[in-house]
Amino acid sequence: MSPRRASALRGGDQSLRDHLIAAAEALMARRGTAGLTVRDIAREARVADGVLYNHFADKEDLLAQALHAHVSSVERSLGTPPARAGVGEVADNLRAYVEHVLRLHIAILPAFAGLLAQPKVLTRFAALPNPMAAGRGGRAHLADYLRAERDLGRLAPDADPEAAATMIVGACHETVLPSLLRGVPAGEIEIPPGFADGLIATVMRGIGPA
Amino acid sequence: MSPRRASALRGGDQSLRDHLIAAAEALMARRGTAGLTVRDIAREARVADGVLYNHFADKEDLLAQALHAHVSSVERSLGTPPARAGVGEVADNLRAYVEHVLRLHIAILPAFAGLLAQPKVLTRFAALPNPMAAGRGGRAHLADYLRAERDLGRLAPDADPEAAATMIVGACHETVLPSLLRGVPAGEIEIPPGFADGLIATVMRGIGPA
Amino acid sequence: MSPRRASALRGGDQSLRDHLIAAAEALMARRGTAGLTVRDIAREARVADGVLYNHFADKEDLLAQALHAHVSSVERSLGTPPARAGVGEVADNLRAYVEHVLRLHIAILPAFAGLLAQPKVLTRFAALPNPMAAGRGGRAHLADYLRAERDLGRLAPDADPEAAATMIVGACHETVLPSLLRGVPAGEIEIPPGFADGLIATVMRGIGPA
Amino acid sequence: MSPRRASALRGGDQSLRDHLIAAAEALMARRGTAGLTVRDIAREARVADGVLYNHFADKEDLLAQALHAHVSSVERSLGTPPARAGVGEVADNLRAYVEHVLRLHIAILPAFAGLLAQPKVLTRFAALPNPMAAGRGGRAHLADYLRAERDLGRLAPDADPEAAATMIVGACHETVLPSLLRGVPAGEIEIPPGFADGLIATVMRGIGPA
DNA sequence: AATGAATGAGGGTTCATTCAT
DNA sequence: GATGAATGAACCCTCATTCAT
Repeated sequence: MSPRRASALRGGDQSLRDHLIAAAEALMARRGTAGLTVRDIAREARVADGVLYNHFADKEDLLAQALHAHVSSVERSLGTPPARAGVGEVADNLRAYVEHVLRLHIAILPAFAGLLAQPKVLTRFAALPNPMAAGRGGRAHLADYLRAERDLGRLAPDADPEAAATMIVGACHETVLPSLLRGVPAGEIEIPPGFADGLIATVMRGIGPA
Repeated sequence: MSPRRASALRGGDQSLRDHLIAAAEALMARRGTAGLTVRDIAREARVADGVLYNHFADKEDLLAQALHAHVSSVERSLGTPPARAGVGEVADNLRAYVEHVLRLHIAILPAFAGLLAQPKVLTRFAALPNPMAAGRGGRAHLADYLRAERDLGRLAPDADPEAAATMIVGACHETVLPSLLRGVPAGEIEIPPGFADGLIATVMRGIGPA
Repeated sequence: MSPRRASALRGGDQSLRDHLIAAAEALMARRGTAGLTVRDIAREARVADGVLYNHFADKEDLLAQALHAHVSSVERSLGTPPARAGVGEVADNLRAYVEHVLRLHIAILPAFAGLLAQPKVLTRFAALPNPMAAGRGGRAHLADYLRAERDLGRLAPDADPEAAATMIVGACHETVLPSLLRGVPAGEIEIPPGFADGLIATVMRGIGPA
Repeated sequence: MSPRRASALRGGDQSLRDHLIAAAEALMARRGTAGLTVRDIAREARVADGVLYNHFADKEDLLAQALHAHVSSVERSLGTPPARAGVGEVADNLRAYVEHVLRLHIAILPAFAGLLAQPKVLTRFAALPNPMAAGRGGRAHLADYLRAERDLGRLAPDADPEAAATMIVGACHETVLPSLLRGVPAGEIEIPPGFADGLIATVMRGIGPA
């Protein structure tokens, strides 16, 4: 009565659709998105070439879903950044935030990178519900937090939350992007020691003369 | 009898090699690097399909050279950032710097973006002599400037030039990258008004409480 | 426990086999046979993709049956040509015959046309019991009628019934076929006004000098 | 200076374009047009798979050209029908005409038949210059001839040239089409003996009572 | 050295057929 | 028997690269 299941699914309770997304995501994480073929994905999923088209409109559709799944999974594994205004030290909160964003970028940017040459995938991804990070990288979220701290009097009254958030998130980008642009594989990106501390000290105190 | 020259070069004094690089560069600037074929390049250069292989190892080699030429040409057209330590106001110098880097990123990142899916090109590009900007985007240069100003006493004695440079350049990235990730065409990227001012105010004063 | 019936049949008393044939026939009549897939047929029949293979050897088998059903159904709807020798005027009988054959061809040829690229289907169709019209289009029947009228003295004693029948039926073909060969959709084929009259006048009187 | 020639062309002076058309035409004549793949054609031409697309927009374009070439070649090999009004006996002229059309149909219809399922090919074929026969099979030409003979007084003054031409050409169709519809291979179609004579006698004298 | 047609591996996609449920 | 997802061969087409001219 029920139709047959893919042999690759034997024993699991996953849908083949999810299985395919997972396979594509795994390839994305392992080898990047460059030169990924539908045959690669089918092989990774240990499944016939054609199945893909039973569950997705086309390759780009699958890739967009896989990207979405990848982002979601990374976000889930990192948890939400702690930022609760008024709780703990502002500097500590920011340090936690920076480390969160760094990990996020390291995990996510390489996957995006390979897709910049495929605008269709990006467009479809953007159309998916709640593609949270999507490069906005939580900048808005951070700005909100800073604004709240400022209103609590824990930051300078003339602090510019948008500018500060842009700088902080941008600095995190700046740590990942140059490696990507030099062709460094995703796994080998390193953060200079003391990066977060220098960043936070600078953003708190400024560099202008006393 | 000197060997024949490509008809497209008649009257010029450019080598065919440079001519090809220029053609690829023009295409890169005009349409991005996404779906660029060797035929496109040959056609743009008004030259036979095969010549390419008389002057370059392969397509990726040519693209790396073209990318290098593109970066150099943009840098040349923008001029070097004015940053001479001790001259003028620091804030004004930084503003000029920020606007320089913004223009640089807007001009250069789209070309890089399409090549993130082709690590070979990036690797070869990185191996080329002095691929200055390459995403390091003059961060080192800016850090040098800031260090000099600090040593002149025009910045706080405990200012962290590396961190500040990372934040400034990163903030510039942050203005271009999200658009690319959302598939916005290169020409339509916009800078929020007041961006540079907010940035510099924040980096100078910091956001910490007085 | 009797075996389960397809849900699409609930309440009907048709066998699933006949139901499938009917569905294929409907598609053939509506869209022609050109790009017909088994999925299309199953969907039209509101039935699972695979059932087909419980009742037919393969797709071609089903199509042959559907073609047969289509021909039979058209013949049934048109009724038998009136031709009863000795009754009414010969010319009137012929006119009725011509109009009959024309309608037959218009209804049937498009279905055949799409199948000319699938000899297997045609072969199986030819093997089915009494595929009456099949392009012979009742020529034999018409010849019989003419022969009978001749023997009754209502046609010239040296009239050639076979040749006349071939010409009449062929003229009807000639009215449909060129449109098909030019890619005109089945529904848009038109008969030139006065076609039947000119045809019959010519076949009765001949064109030779008196 | 000149680019390389296909190895399959060694020694000949044909263009590869013509070579491909000839190969497609040969396959069309030998196996019909059903299930013809681009690989089949390339193989028949002893040429790489991709060349086709250096000379034709796509497969359908090539098939349309091949069909056109086939028709032209058949017409050339048959010569033009003699039909000169006022010369020789009308009946003899008609007999020559009938035999011409018969040969034409036998040679051409099978090729068309397999393409009825590919309207695009037919449409492109129709757009080619002077697709003379194209199913119109010279009916208009014949009608012109008959009209001229009538005006010379060698046919009945009330003869209907259009109707007569339709009947004659249609009768020729009628001799080929049923075989095709029964799946008879192109080479095995036979003409009943005495076919042309019966046809012409009937069309000249008519079958009505004296 | 330049030409540009020829090459052919490999890409995304379709669809008749199978088979575990 | 019926289901309908899974299968995989085969299709059309692209394009980096080669090479006779």
